[in-house]
Amino acid sequence: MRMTPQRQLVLDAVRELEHATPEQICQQVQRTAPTVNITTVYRTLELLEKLSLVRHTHLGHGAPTYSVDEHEHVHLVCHRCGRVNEVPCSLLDGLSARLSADTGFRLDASHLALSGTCQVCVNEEENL
Amino acid sequence: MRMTPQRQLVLDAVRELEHATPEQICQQVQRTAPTVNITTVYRTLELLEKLSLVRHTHLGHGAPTYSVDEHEHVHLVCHRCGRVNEVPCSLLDGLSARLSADTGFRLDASHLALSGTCQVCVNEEENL
DNA sequence: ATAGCTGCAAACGGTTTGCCTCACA
DNA sequence: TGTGAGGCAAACCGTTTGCAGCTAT
Repeated sequence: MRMTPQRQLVLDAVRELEHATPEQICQQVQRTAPTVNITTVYRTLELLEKLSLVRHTHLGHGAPTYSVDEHEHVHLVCHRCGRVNEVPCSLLDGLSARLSADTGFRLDASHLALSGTCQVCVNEEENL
Repeated sequence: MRMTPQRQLVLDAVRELEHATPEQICQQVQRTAPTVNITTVYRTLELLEKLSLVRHTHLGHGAPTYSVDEHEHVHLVCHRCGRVNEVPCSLLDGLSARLSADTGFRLDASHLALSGTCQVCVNEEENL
């Protein structure tokens, strides 16, 4: 494996943007290297993921978002407004232990999105 | 709104199949009404969802899966083999309360997929 | 010389749109 | 007779593939 300029730029972009889609990452990379193709971005993300340098999360519909691997937290996705909040993974410790004991399922807390309604939307709904 | 034959068939298919993609639902419908178009399936699913008769869940990559609304449980998606296990929503009660208290986020337990590694895959990994 | 990385274009899967036709209140 | 439901084809977005050219060993 060679750390080519393109790959470095993709990794930098993931680091800077946090939760960015391949499309957004590509745009960011193209600000310094306009000829970089989105195909390269996809291939690089796949590679970086195999190397455990980045990870991706499906936040519901649309494209997945990529983050650097150290970026560990749980995503709370509001299905009403689309906002994404983050909370520490430790909130899942109890559930994780429970699942493991009951079903043997090993929860991956950082690669995770929980859906529901965020506080803002809950308030808005109550004011109707 | 009119409960047309097509719409009834789509609803029946969702009920029978559980966790089916629009594509699968379409195939099921076409077994009794071969001319029904996938466009109609999409439009009907959207409609049924607005009426809270069905709901959809994103189980990771690929197409979402649809279930009838009463079908309430948490999906455990194994990111190694793709298997989907189900556990009762009550397992999330603690987390739900915690999230609500800490952040005001109202968790929708039934519209939810948790990712991780299933017991089978955990065992396989340990036997390497 | 060779392996492997890149760009481009084309194919792909899943979904949405526009439009025209049809059925039904 | 007018509103809305369905079918079809085309557009669409996100992603993957095949291939040809280039680059660094």
